[in-house]
Amino acid sequence: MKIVEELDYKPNLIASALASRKTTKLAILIPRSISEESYWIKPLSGINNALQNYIQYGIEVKFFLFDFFNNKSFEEEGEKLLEWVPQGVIIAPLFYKESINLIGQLKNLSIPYLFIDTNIQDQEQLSFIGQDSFQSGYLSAKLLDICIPSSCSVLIINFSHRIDNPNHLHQREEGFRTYFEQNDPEHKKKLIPLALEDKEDEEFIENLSTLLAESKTIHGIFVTNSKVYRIARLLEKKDLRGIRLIGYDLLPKNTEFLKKGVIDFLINQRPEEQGYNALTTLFDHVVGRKTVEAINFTPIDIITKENIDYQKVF
Amino acid sequence: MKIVEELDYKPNLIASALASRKTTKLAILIPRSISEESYWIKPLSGINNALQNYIQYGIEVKFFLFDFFNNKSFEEEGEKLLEWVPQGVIIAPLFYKESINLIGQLKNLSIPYLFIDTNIQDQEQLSFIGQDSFQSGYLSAKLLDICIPSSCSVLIINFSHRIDNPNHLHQREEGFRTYFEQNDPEHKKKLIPLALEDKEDEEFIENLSTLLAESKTIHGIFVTNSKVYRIARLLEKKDLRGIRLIGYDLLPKNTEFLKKGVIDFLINQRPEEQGYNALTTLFDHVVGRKTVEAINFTPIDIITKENIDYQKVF
DNA sequence: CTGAAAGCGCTTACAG
DNA sequence: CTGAAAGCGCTTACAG
Repeated sequence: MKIVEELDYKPNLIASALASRKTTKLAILIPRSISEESYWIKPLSGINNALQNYIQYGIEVKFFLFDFFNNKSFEEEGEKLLEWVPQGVIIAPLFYKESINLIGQLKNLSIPYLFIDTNIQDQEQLSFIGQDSFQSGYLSAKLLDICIPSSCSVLIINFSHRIDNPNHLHQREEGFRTYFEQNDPEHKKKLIPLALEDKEDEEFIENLSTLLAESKTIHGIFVTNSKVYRIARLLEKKDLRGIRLIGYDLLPKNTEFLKKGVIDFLINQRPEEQGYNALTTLFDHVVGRKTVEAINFTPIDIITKENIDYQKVF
Repeated sequence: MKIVEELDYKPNLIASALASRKTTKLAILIPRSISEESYWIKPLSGINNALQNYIQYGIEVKFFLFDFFNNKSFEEEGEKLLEWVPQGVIIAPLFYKESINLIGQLKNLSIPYLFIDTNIQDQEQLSFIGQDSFQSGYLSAKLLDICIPSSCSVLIINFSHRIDNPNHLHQREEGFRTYFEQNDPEHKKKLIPLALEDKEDEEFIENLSTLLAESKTIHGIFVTNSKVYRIARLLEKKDLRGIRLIGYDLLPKNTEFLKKGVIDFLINQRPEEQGYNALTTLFDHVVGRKTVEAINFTPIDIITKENIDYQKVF
C-alpha cells in the first residue's frame, strides 16, 4: 500500500471490467406505468438512459413493477425481486409497512438499496434521491403569493388517491402553509383545504365549480400533485379567469394547460434525472465501490409556458 | 456487414479503448477566470467533471484561457491551440472576427469544433451548447410583469463591458422587449434602456440612484447580465423598496442578494452543465464516433431564494 | 494486401 | 497460501 501511494497507482477500471466480465444484477422496484403519459415512465426512462453508459460493464437491470394503488402487488414484486438475488436495489417505498418489511430482508442479505421519489428516514438506505417536498410547497406558495391580490382566498387541493397517501403530499401542503404563516401573519389570505377523490367524481367537481363561480374571493389554487390538469379542465370549461393555478409535474395533460395559460406554474421534480442518478449512484457503489451521497435532493424547477420548451428531455 | 447485422454485433468499446491506448487531445478555448467567483470557472469545472468519466479512455484535455476583454489574447491562445494540434476543440467564440479566422484554420485541418455559451450561426460547428438568449429575456419580462403594477416604468440595464458586446446580451434585451410588445400593446409599462460602463463608475451609479429615488414610477429593473449585484448593492444602500430586480447567473455576489430579497429572480444558464455537455458531446463525436445534436439548448432556470439551495452543484 | 501474433491492464482458475 | 499463466475483446505492428 505504501508503494501504491508512492506511485499514485490508480487501477484501470476499463481493463478490470474487461477481464472480470462478471455481470452485476440490479433490481428496480417502482410503480408500473399505465400509459405513455404516466409519471412513472419518466424515472424508468432515466434509469434506462443511465444503463446505456454501463451496459458494457456487464450490468443487468431488471424491473419489478407494482400497482401504484395496491400494496399486495408491491409485496409480490418484492418477493420476486428477492428470488432474483440482485446485488443492489432501487426502491420507491410508497407503502410504508411493506417497504420496512422488504428492506429488513435486504439487510439480512447485505444487499444495498436506495430510495427514489419517497424517503423513509433512517432505514440504512444507501441514498435518497428525490425532491424536498416541504420546500417545493413553500416555493409554490411564494409563486402564488406574488401574483394574487393581497387579500383573497386560496384553495389547497389534495387528490387523495388512497388511504395512506405518500407522505410527501402532506409535506408539500405543510410547506405551502408555512410560507403564508411566515409571510402573511395577519392572515389576509385565507387558505382553504379541500380533499378530492382521485376517481372521476363528477359531482364533486360540479360542486367545486359552483363554489369557484360564487366565491369571488378565490384567486389562487394549489394542487399538491400532478392531477392539476383536472382543475385546469374545470377552469377552462367554466371560463373562470383571474384564478392563478399551480401544481406538479410535466405530464402532457399539464403542459397543455400550461401553454394555454390556464395553469400558471408547474413544479418539476426532474423525474428522469432522478432515475438516471439513482442508477448511477447504485453503480458507483456496487461496481465502482465509491462512497455516495446519503441525500441527493433534486432541484425544484419552476416551469412556465415561457421555459417549458427548453426542459431537458431524456 | 451482412453478418454484422445478422449477429447484431456491437463492438466492445472497453476492449477497444484498452487495446488502442491512443490518447485523444481535446482543446478548450474559453475566458480565463479572474477569481473563484468568476462565471467562467463554472463551465471549466463542468468540463473537468466530465473529464473524470473519460480519463480512463486516454483523453487529454488542455485549456487555452484568454482574457475576456482582449481580442489579441484570444488570437494568441488560438495560435497556441493550433500548434498543439488537438483532435477536437471547444470554443467560446466571444470575438466574432477572431473566431471566424480561427475556425477557418480548424476547417482546413479537419479538426471538429463546437461552440459553448455564444453561438455563431452556420459555421459548420459540430454543435452549439448554450441558452436561447432571446427566450431567457422573454421569460424575464414575464416574471417581472406578474409582480409589478399594471402601469409603471421598467429599467433595462446593459453593462456594456466592451465595444463588441457578445451578441446574446442584445438578444436578451430583444426577448424582454418582445414580451411587453405582445402582452402590453398599450404600453402601460414604459421600458427605459440604460447602458452602463462595466468599470466602477461611481458617478453614474450615483446618478442612477438619484433617478431611482426621484422617479416613483420605476417598479422593475432587468439587468441583462451577471452584474445585477451592482444594482442590488445600490438598492440596498439607498434602502429603495418596491423595485423588483431580475438578472442573470448564480454568482456568489448575486445569490447573496437573492437570499436577502433584494434580487427577486435570477436566471440560471447551468454553466457547469454546459461545460459537462460540451466535453461529453465532443468525446461522443471524436472517440465514440456518434452523431451529436447540432443544437443543445440549456434549460432556462428560474431561481428564487426559495429554490436556490437545491440547485445542483458540481 | 492479408492474416496471424503480440499486447493493452487487469481477473481468475489452476499448478505448485 | 503464492505466483505464474491464460484470457477478456479489441488494435496494431509486422511477417508473409
